[in-house]
Amino acid sequence: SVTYNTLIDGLCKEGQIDIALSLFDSMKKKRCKPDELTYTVLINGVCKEGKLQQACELFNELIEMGISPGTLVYTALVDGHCKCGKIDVALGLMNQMVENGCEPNLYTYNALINGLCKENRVLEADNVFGKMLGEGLAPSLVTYTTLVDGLCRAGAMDLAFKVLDKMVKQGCSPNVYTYSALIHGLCREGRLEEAEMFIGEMKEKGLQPNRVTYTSLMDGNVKSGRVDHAFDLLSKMINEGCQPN
RNA sequence: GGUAACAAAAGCCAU
Repeated sequence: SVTYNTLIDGLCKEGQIDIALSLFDSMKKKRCKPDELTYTVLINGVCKEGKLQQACELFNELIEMGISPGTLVYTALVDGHCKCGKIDVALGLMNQMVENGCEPNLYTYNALINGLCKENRVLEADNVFGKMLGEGLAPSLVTYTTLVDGLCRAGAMDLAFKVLDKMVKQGCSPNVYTYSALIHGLCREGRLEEAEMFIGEMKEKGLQPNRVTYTSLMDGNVKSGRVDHAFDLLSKMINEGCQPN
């Protein structure tokens, strides 16, 4: 089964879903019983093609096989629905999994928070985040960065800063993506000096702002009529060995 | 034991 799962997963990740499915068929004809992982990687694969219907069929098949669905396969299904914008179905699946005695974990919550953020339902995302904390789950860098990015895009900078604050208090260090999201959000509101302060903070922490970080800040300056300063930033980034594109 | 589910940003152009 490990052998088959490995190959099926590889094919799915290459986008060769049809070949993966036929390998899955031959697996079933042999003595190798598909397990939860087999269904997880397949569901993951078909969801990436937008075939949610097929994902649900696979899930039903797993149940018919007498396998009890665990967090892994539920998370794949929740994430798949989120990525296709079917957040409300995903929320329903979450409830269903809890009813079946299966606890959502960090990955499940992250998938849901991401889905809500990408649909601009950031307040709900923040609520899910709160719920996750309430259950004693420790958010990860993925959780924080996803949420900060979503909040910044939605223009909810105040909330974004609250999350950032929690993040550092938990001893989780923001990365270049986290900072870039904040800088972008601040620039969009014309808060250029604050945005630039974060560049300084990044360097203090040994994080090198990259091309995206700088371009974002330069664009903010340009849009606020500070083209001169945008050029200052350009020299600065070049001096730091960061090539413009 | 070995396979496994979660985020990833800017600008420009086109639609």
